Amino acid sequence: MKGSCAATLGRLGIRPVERRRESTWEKYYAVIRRIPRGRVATYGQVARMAGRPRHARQVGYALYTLPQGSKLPWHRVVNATGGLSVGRVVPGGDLAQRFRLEREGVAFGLNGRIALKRYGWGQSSARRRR
DNA sequence: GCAATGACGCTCT
DNA sequence: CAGAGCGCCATTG
Repeated sequence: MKGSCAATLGRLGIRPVERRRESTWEKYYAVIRRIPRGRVATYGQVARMAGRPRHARQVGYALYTLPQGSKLPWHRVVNATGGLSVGRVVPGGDLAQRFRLEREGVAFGLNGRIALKRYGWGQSSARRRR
């Protein structure tokens, strides 16, 4: 893929202003886009896969500036505790995320957290029950 | 350029 | 296992 980056970002609804830092967050978006359906990844995991360990916060920043019309599966990104931190900036956003994940087959624990050991991206995939 | 903020992670209590 | 504190680093004001 060559200049498809700009086209892809345009498809995602990224504005010119965000294009400037695309080189920085592009990797995060690419990784998130690679997250398989019915699986979740932590911010640190995404940052690590993007080749930027310890940048978990910046991943959250990237999603923070993410437009609503983006087709990015942001709902598959959770924190290390398997909880949802979206509600910090989007009231009820965590609820929507939870609903989306449950619809994909991701189950939540009684404490409202996801069993990353089972649904974590790169974990024992063969262990997941139908 | 400096100071404050933040959709986080790890460690200690 | 749950809660609080400190650290990391890029974006924003």
